[in-house]
Amino acid sequence: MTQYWLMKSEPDEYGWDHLVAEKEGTWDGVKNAQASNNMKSMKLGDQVFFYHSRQGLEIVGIMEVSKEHFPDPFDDSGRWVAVKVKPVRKLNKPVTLKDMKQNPKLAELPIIRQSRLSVAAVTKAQWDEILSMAK
DNA sequence: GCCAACGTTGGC
DNA sequence: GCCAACGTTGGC
Repeated sequence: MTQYWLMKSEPDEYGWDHLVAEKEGTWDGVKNAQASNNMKSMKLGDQVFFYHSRQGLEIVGIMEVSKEHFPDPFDDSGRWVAVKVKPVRKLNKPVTLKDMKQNPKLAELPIIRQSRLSVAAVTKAQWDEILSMAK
């Protein structure tokens, strides 16, 4: 069963365009227990929203897990993991945080409830609702 | 650029 | 093992 996720990055550091240029990106540098556990739960083919934080504040595209968790290559402690992702498609229209906050169906969305969590699970219902807003 | 929210660290 | 101090994240 496909699972749905949302991951955020500052476009200055690593944005949607970087991922598209690379064709496949390594999602590393996540040093938070909750986020890390989420990454460990990711399966090949899971669908992931790419959210731009700080600048943009919007979901810009969809990516897909192309490699399940492995030790973060830039982490010496061995505690943290990375995954690989591939871009699937850009949304027709970005879905902004403002839009999502105004939608009562998305009140439980992790980025609204706990804005600092960088890797979070999204339910199928939330996923579909966000997609319907991207038109 | 500011600051609230949250996580982590370190002295006791 | 508690909790105050500190650092980081991310919306505003």
